[in-house]
Amino acid sequence: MSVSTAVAAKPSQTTSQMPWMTSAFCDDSLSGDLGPTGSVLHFPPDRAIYEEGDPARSFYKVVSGVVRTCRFLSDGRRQIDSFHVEGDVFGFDIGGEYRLSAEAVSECTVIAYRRRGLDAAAAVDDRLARQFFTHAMTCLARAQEHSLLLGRGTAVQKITTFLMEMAERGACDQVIDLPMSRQDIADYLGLTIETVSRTLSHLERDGVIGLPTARRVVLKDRRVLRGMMA
Amino acid sequence: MSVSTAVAAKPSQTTSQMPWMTSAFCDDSLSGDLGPTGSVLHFPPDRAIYEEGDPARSFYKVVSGVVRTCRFLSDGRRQIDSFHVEGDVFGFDIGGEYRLSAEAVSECTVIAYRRRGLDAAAAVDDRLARQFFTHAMTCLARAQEHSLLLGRGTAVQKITTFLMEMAERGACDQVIDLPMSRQDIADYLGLTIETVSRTLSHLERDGVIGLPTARRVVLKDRRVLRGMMA
DNA sequence: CGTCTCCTTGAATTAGATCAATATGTGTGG
DNA sequence: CCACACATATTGATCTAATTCAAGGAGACG
Repeated sequence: MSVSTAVAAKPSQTTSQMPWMTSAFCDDSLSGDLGPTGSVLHFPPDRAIYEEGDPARSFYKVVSGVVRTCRFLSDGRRQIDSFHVEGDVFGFDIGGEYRLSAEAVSECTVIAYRRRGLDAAAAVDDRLARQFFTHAMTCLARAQEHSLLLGRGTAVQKITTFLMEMAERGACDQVIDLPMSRQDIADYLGLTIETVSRTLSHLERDGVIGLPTARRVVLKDRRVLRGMMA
Repeated sequence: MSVSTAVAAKPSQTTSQMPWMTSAFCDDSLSGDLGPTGSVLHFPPDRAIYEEGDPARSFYKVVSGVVRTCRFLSDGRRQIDSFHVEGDVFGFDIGGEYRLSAEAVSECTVIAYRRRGLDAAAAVDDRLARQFFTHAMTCLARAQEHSLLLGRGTAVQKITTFLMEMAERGACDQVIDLPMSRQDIADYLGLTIETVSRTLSHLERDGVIGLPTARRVVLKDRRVLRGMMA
């Protein structure tokens, strides 16, 4: 199995630590299966990659930076479905159009793979179809986990769970450098920006975390933190 | 394509009205693909069909009645992921064990299909693999929709959206006979039983719905109701 | 050094939860 | 048919977690 340098997964990130990075997408086999390597695109922070309702002509893999996928309520309020980091695939909708919007959280680079129809691609390669299936099931598992948190979690449970999620993705176990704003976190957890800020301050006062800067979180007591999750 | 009488979809339910009943599972092709028709099982209300963590040896199709799939928080609180009605497939987890519990909401009959490993079955039949994929993507779309509601919806938005969902499933457009209790609705929407009851009463006082009995809802003004959704 | 954006903190408000009581069935046995 | 127990649902009275409203801080950047 060849791995191109451009889209290789970070070696430090193991599959076991990152359940959303399943075998299907840890290599660049899709680029081989779907034709030549897709086009490399670059986006500045907050730039839309695609919007809900757009014709779904491509799907994407994050090379660097972070992408958010989200939906909007009629009153303009936002629900972030998930954050996508290096190696993650997004925009993988069936049907003619995207059901969520995708936006760059930070400066980021992605590869766009044209999909003339995933059905057609999957039809000629059943191994590919199985990879798609595995990917979909993994996303589903995460979405169900998220629903439990949104429906029944308190602010503290939401924040601690979020921090532990982010810690699993990061290079270091202790220090998390958050790529997203408080507003992003709020919209991911179904909270307000003030509640996010207050809850983080509260956890810091309790000595469970440290906040050297707004975007940097130090997990001081993972055991206590885990006990607060759910 | 043959359709057995035992598991045929209700003719009145169209695919467009029921996006979770996609082509993949509206017929009994799975039974043919996975061996003889699975065993027919019967469950009384509130009986567990399987529990979170059990080895996932089968998946199921609802023949009659309603099934709920749910998870529990450590404090015992419950989040219902979805309700499954006639024709719906559930228990379709990859990995060794179920990630959610399944319980009978009402008296219900299901067919259990043994799965020695869906991967293996899908490997020998790519059409089957594509059906699995489509099913997974449909579940995912619904889960994401539900997240938006749980994360950002008010009690009124949650209840009205729920009622419209149920109306789409039912035989009649105007009258809904709810198969589930107030507690089930509360756990599906991330509310308490009291808030569910109060919100329904409130909608009745406003003349938007009628409540001839606790379990029967009459949609009096679908236009207003739709405007309240989100 | 000012301006801008993002973040934090405080005070007041409120939507929904919790606590507590009453009502509405619903089935059972007399 | 009624009386009773038991489930489930409604309604009312409080309470509280989180939101909203309103100031300030803290960096970043020209």
